[in-house]
Amino acid sequence: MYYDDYTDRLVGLRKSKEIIVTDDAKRARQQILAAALALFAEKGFGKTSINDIVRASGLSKGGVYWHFASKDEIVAAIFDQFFEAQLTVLKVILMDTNLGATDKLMQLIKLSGNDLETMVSQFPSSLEFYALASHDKPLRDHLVQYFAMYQDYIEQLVMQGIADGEWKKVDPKATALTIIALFEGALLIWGVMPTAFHLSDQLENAITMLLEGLKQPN
Amino acid sequence: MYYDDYTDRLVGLRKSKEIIVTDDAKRARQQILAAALALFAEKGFGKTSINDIVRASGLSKGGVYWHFASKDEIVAAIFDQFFEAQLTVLKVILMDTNLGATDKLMQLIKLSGNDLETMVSQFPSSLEFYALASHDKPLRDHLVQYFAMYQDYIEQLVMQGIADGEWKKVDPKATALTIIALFEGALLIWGVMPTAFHLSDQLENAITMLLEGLKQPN
Amino acid sequence: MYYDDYTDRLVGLRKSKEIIVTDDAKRARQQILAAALALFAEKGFGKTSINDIVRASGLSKGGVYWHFASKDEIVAAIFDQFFEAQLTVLKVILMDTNLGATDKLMQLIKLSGNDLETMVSQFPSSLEFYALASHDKPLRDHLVQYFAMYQDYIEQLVMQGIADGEWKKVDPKATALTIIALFEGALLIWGVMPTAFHLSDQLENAITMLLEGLKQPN
Amino acid sequence: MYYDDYTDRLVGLRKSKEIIVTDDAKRARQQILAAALALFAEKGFGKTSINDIVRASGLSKGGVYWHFASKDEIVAAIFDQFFEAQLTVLKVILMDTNLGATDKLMQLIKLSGNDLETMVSQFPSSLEFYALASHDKPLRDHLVQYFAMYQDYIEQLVMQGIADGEWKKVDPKATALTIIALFEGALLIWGVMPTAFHLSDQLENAITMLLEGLKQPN
DNA sequence: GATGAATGAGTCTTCATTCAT
DNA sequence: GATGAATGAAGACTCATTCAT
Repeated sequence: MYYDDYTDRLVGLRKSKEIIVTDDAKRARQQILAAALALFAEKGFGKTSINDIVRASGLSKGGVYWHFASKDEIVAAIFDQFFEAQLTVLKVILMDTNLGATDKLMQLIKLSGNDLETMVSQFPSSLEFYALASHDKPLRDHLVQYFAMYQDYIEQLVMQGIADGEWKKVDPKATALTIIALFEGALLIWGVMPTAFHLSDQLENAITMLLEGLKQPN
Repeated sequence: MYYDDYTDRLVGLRKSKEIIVTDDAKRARQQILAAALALFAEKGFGKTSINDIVRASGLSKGGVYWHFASKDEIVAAIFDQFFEAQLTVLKVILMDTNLGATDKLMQLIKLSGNDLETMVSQFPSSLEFYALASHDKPLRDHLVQYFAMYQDYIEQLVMQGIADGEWKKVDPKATALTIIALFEGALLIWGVMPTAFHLSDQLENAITMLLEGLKQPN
Repeated sequence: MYYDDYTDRLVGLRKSKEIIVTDDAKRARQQILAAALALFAEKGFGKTSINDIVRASGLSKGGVYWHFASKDEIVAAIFDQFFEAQLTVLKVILMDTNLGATDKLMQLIKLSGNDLETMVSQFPSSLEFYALASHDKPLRDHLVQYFAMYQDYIEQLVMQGIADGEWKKVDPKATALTIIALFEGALLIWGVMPTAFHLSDQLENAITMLLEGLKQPN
Repeated sequence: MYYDDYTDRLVGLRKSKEIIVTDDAKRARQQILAAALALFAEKGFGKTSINDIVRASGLSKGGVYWHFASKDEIVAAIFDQFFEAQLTVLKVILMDTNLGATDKLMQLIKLSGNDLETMVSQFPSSLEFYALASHDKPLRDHLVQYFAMYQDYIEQLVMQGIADGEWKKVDPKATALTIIALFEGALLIWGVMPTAFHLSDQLENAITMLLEGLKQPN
């Protein structure tokens, strides 16, 4: 069963038996997740019922429950997908590019500014996930794992900046956290009041200041 | 409907008579809000039922509904209180102190680090509020107002820093946003993984870096 | 207490002690009943809450309960008033007039047609009372008493018609019922679809037909 | 919402697939309606809770709500059924019979007198429906439609009576209303005080009088 | 693999009534 | 006489989940 497969993958146990997942099944799963993602973004997790998802997915109630054992499992799947997608993007810019540290940072800003529409629609979901995670151990664990990898990537960026002589010899861990905080904080505020300022301009301004310093030279 | 009664009382329209909100009434309201705040922090808004609040408040169900027309109204009241309290703290430090801009910033950090326990318990609620606000116009409006005042305070801080010759001649608005983003982002990450780092140390590090700059001087 | 007085009056027991009902009290009672009557007519008995009545009466909740022991007692009082008023009207026309039977009938029609607006607004209440009475013994008893008196008046009218040689020697009881049925039935239909026909025209037509007969003379 | 599901099914829109309302579904619906009808007749609409209906229907709460979106929808369904049944009976006698107009009228009386027990039990419901309809536009519209068809049938009866030379050349519309008023009025009074007289005897007497006239020939 | 009818615990809310002041 | 805060049983409705087919 796909269900077992999925659980196993998460827990990282599956080893022994091959599971055959048909393309139809994958497609159905994806349909459900897509429907749920859109609904969560639109109405929030709490106000999206399984019935809503059923209706939007085009499947029947039993069908949805065939692919996912519970509503929580759908949420978990969505957020896996959500964060994995983000990590992939990060990875491409940070690891697969031959830019200097500063340029990579600037690249990240442009990227954040790029798919604004996608971000606008998805940001509430991530807020919701943070909120959920603060009350739910399994979700929190997922999130912590994700942040750890996020931090790891940025830490490597900082180390590259130092190694290249571009940046000062700062504490890579703490600096990574600072950079992440700046990005997440900007997103948070902008998520709440998207019309109050222009996201990528603000981010560029912020990162520039972080690089140059705010204090008067003397 | 009690709602009308209640609204009337609040708005003070109820015929010609003076509306006196007795101390008893205030105390009952406060009891309910305190109970709700604790429960929201513990289990989240979605998993806290009116019955939970009723039980914890010591009143009866009807009693709770005498003071609040709905669960949503309780949420709204709590978040008003929540943010107003934060603004008050900000104001004390930023406006009522004779410190330089940099010192004020540092003061804010210590403050953030101070009542850690209170913050730990309340932070999930603010996450939740952000999430809620992203799907609910009235709440979002409240939040936007709050952020506007927040930004205003910090903007004045920046202008003071510039006027005093302490800081470079940066754009006060954008810089205020950057500082807020740094604080909120740090809180956000720390709210999700409180054991991963020490909040006020990290904030101090971050602010220091913002002030000094990350780039190598030449 | 007025309450006892009222109960006693209904049950017809009060004899021994004089009860002093102040004018203020009477006025308050009347205010409450007027408010309730209007609300019942507008929204129906089931959807009118004591709170509605309290608000509309201008008194406090405790005040309303000072004058009436329960919502049911308010209903009972209103319907007493309602039917007593109707009986009074009937009595004036049927007993205190020097007209022939046929003319009296015609007079009744005109009367029905007169205060149309009052009737329009009150008719739903009497429908509701019929409905209520069919499930509630005490109310039904009141209603039966009222109908008995109604029937009595009309019976006397029929007997007058026969005695005067105006009408055939029919069974007065059955004929009274027939006349009442005609009136009540017309009101019922008209109450449901007030715009479909003109009430007093229709009643005149109906009574004329009842008098003349529908059959072809041979 | 189940409501949407249900509506979809009723309207037959649910994607492309044919909507088949199975016999099982019909049976369940009928069970619910039967249970509700009995309860409404016994205790009235206002005092019958959904829980009562659930209990009496043998289904679970969710089951009842699967078939009906709300209590109001159950009421509406019952009254549709109720009035449609009455119209069918009328139609059989008035249209599908080869009797003269007078005989058809007499037939109606006998019919009214026949299923007395059923009527006794159902009459309160129709009273309640009238009361409800006077405060509720959709219900009123249903009722008006029903009355229109009722009136139409009786009008045709009157026209037949006239065409056959049995009855005088009266206004068919007004006369139809008069006949209906007589029937409904008799039912109304009898519904309130069923023991006070014998319904079909009284109706026979009333119709006879309507046919013969009450006035002395000269 | 899929369907959709059915389940039942749980939700928020209402409201007639009481009672200390 | 009158107030209005408080009570708590009862109400309509929701919704994640199950299961026979």
